[in-house]
Amino acid sequence: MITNALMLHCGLSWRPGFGLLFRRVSRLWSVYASALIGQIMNLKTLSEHLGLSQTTVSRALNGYPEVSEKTRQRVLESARKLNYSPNARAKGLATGKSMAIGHVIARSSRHEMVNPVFGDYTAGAGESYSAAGYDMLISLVDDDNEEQFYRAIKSKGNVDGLIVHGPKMEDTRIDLLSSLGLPFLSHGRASNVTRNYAWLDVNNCRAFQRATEFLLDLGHRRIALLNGLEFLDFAHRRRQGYIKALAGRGLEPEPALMRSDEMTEIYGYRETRAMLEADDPPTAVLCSSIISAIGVRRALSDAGLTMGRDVSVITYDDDLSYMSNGQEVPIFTATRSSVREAGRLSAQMLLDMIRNPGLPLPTHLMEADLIIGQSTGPAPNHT
Amino acid sequence: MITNALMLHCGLSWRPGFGLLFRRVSRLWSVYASALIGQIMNLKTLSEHLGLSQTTVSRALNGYPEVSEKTRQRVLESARKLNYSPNARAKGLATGKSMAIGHVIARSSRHEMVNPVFGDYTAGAGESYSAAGYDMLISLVDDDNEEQFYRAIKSKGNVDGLIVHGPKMEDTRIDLLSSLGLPFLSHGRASNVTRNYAWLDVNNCRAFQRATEFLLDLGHRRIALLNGLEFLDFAHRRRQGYIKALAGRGLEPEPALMRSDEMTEIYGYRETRAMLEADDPPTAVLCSSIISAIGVRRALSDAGLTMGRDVSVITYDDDLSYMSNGQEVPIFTATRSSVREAGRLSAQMLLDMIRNPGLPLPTHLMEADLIIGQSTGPAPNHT
DNA sequence: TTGAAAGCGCTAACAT
DNA sequence: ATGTTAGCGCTTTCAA
Repeated sequence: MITNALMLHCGLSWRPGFGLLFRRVSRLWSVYASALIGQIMNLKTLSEHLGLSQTTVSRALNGYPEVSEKTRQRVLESARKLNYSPNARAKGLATGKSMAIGHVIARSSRHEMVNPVFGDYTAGAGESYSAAGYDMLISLVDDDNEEQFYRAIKSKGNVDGLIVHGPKMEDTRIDLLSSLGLPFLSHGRASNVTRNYAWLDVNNCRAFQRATEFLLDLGHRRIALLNGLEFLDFAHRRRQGYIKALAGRGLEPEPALMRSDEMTEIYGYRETRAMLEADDPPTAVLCSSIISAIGVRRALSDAGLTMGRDVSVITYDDDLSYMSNGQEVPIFTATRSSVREAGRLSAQMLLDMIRNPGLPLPTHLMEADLIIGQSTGPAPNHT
Repeated sequence: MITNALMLHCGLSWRPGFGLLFRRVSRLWSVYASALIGQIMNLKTLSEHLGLSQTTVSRALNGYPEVSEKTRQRVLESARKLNYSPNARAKGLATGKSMAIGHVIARSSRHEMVNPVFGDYTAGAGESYSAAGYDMLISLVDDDNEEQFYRAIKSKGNVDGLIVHGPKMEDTRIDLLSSLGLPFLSHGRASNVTRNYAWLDVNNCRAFQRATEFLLDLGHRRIALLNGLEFLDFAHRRRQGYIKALAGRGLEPEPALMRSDEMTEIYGYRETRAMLEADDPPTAVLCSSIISAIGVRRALSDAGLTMGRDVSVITYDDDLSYMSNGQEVPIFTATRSSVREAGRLSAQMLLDMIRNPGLPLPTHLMEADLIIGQSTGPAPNHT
């Protein structure tokens, strides 16, 4: 019966000149509607309940100036009372915005998500988004059909912008996304990409240079570098910093001491063992990831070596919260709070880009914190 | 000019009887369209390009049977070649589905995201989603207006279902979501909720019972429990397990040894110091969180105590990858891979619910792994 | 086997 | 200050 009343109204409203009748029916209808909390609450229902047009209600709700204050209050109160909130898909379809930002994680580099740092970054970004009324959409992608995925995300249109994680030295995504016209910000830079793009990065080069210099100052001369895959930009920059520090003391980097692979635990273990068993083993290890560092520690332990006395270890991509224990394990680190801040800031930058499409693309370089503990000791005498 | 042609076609297509002309214009148009890769690719453009109706194209794309195989192939090939993928908002508006699942994180329990376990859970869930063509939408919510948020998420309609994280003993969200008719699965149970709901949980009670029994077997009698906030269901269950184990040996739980608060590092530090300074300090600590465990270790270190010799520590919510170091710190844990499996499974269960709304609500209880290392030693003699 | 047309819930240009 | 109307891009009856 209620349905009938509704249909009737719809039928009439298409024709002009029935304003009065329309009002009458509406009022009648509103009697039913009051008993209808929990019913489908959309703009139509709400406007019928109020005896106003959808347009006016929409305007009142979206803060347009041409609505009388009295009407606006009435509308706002009703909306609140009836728990109305606009259907995001319909709104998006009408406005062309989706009020969501996508974070794309490549599937092969699945460890990215498992990386403890990811949670903190995400938390930071989430804060910015929720403050601005945006949602955060996370997708895992198999990286063999990445290009297709980005094209799809553009035409699917369920995000207004994208954060790109883990850029490679020459990352094709940057050109692709630029040409697609989908606003994006890269978390990390891509050294071999010349075009302009928005990014936020940690100064990986400086970080590893300082860490290496610190070890050199302690007297270490054989410093191993356990790096990530060096086609990934951050890993490349870390090696640059390492080499730069050595060069500053007139030292040549030794290939046998530089390893590069996916940063798993077993990788850290395997490479450390191999280096320890070789002639002239390293007295210090500079490790690019907390995960691999666990392997490093296992290997040292297996070899009967004590960290900070026999071999110094500095780990990056790590944090006091995870590493510090009773022994005050030493750290060189992007702290959890700074990672969260990076997330917050990236999101903010991207939202700004979306809101002011005209402005030059923002970039930001963060310095990494340096925290040193007891496991980084002077080079042992036998060296 | 192209625009004109397009408008013309639109104008004509509203009237019947112009089929022939329509075809002609379409063919003409398709010549332009071939030069138009990169143009707005929507169903309309695509169908015009093919000289077919939107209906037929849609049917071909969505696998409806009443399309000729020849047509279907032509459509599919064109769609692929022109990088067409349907607009998610429009599709959603038309179908009433959004092909996205929401994960809601309460803001006050922000540490949930920062919890290293969160990343693994999310990674697992993400795998299930991407395999099924779903997106994952993460929102941070201030928990003072949570109810309003859930109502909004329902009528905004940008997710087809929800994963609820960190349920409380009596969690109002479960009743709310049930009554809203929004499919959801709770990661964890809510002991005081009697209605049926879908959940996946780790057997927290058994886990802590076993850990406590393990310490009791080593001769410990004064075992501290550093628990989370006990209105959170998992924390409550952990205490149950702890008490059950003590009761099994005829021991009364001692209030001074049972602490409960938000699981921060400083909390672990503060409470451990306090207990160590009291008369008759604990010889073992059972800690509910990796984060607080760091504080525990600091406190032990400050007091000049050695873990595994003077005081044993067992940490839950933790993992080999994070905790194990050169010293082989001991662990009692839901391992990272099992957490990821929990995420994968939860997501799968929720998707199944959505696809088969008729079936009884699924539930699943996982057992926690038990891994013990050297830092859990026998009770010292001075006890 | 194909097409026309209505409708999903909203916004915005255009009346009045 | 308020209302009418035409889309946004898709699915889905209904008709042919």
